[in-house]
Amino acid sequence: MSLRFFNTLSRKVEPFVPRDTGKVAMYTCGPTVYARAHIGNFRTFLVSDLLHRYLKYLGYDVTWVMNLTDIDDKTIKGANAEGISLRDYTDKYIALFHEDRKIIGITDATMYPRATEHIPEMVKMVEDLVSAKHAYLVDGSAYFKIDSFPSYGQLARLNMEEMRVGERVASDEYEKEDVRDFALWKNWEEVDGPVAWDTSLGKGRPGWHLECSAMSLKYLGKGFDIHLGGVDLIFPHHQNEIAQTEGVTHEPLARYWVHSEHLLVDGQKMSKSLGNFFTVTDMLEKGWRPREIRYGLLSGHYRQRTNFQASGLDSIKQALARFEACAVNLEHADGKGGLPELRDIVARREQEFRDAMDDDLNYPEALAAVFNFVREANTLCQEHKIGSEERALAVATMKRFDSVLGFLSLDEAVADPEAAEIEALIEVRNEARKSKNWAEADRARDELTARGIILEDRAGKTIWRRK
RNA sequence: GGCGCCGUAGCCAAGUGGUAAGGCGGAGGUCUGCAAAACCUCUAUUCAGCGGUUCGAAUCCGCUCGGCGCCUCCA
Repeated sequence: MSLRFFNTLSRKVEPFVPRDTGKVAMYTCGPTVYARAHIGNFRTFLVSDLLHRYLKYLGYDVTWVMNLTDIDDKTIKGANAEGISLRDYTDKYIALFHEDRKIIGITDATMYPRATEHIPEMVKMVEDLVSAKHAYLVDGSAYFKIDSFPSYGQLARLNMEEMRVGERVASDEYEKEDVRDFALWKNWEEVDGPVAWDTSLGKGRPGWHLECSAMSLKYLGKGFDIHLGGVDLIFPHHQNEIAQTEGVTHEPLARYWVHSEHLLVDGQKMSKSLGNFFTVTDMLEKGWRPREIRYGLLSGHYRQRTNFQASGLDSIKQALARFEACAVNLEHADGKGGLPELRDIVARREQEFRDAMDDDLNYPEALAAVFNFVREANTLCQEHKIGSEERALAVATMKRFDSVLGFLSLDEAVADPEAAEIEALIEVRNEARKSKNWAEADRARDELTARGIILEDRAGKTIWRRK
């Protein structure tokens, strides 16, 4: 089987066939940079990261674009409240976004275009939409005319005729021909302060949806492969993107739409009032290590609401410790002759891994294959069948798995400030053990245990780790 | 009102027509000075409940109960 995933357009799992053989062009709706992104946002970006990593694993040449929304109501409000320029304000949050995403191992996208750097492209698109009679200008603002686009509502499976129209329509949009029409360009208002662009459309700023249409078209072209985002963006954001782009190109914006479900924290939607609203930094402060955050955020299938439990840390630590133990076991293995057996195991488990990922990115099942591989590799170590050749194969296999999983390589080998002290105590204990002075040996162990250090006596060597 | 999702062991979580993956936890065992880790065995006759379709259902259909999402700017 080959790669296939659930396409929101068809609501079916479809085989993935790229536009250009061997190449994939994908676009992810990135963060609005008015505040530090929370772990729910990152869960969505992590899904894109997982797909990006897996496509690379499969050998595709991937172009991944993630936009940065640096112009909208919230960024304007924030910048004006602080009395600094929109640029300075958003620069700050863009830096924090990159800092956080690197911590949890989200790979670099090919580019991170900013909305404010694509105003001419957006203006051009509005002009084209106006000439195509898909848009109209009123009082310095431009609106997309929904009636002009018959398939509007299709992505979200909304029947526009029966849609409730009412109290949620903002009062400042009374000039629209139809309340359902959406803004492409917004006329400057007092509250915008210094934030405005003087263009052929007048003084104002772009509507939210327009940037993604303009930038995805510019960098990925017509009918690119995969567009990703959170489920909440299906309507109206992605629907509007489709209307804007296709109104100009008359071709599908993207051929596959992949949407990730929301993250719940302790069974509930994240919200500041419930006190379950966390950023990556918050998690680090609560004692989570980067790899633990990544593992926790990816604990379920991407189309399933995933419950992130603050109390799940111990369970996650234990699971990750299995991988570490396997690495240590392989490192200290001193046997031989297991190559044929190991080759079978590698082939079988890697096939399972691929089959699972191919099947709509079934990450939990792929992870199960990796856990099974770990158990079998451990068994071979125990049976003294692992020598240098076998070790090389097993380690290379784990690295290949981790090129997709991405948590094993996170935060490894950070020098422990107390390492010298700890190792001195271990030396004391080992001296005592040599002379069979068990009381003294246990005293050293107890002291280390009290400091949160776990010892493991291996053949000829004692290794340690923090709990 | 419209569209749609979910309910699997103590916990997390796959599986969506062929007889319940994986992780954590728990019980017993091997190994070990003691441990730890690893490994082995066991830990859901059963998939919210009740009916139905089928040779066969956690998987399909209906109803009920219980959670939840979207319906104009929230990942």
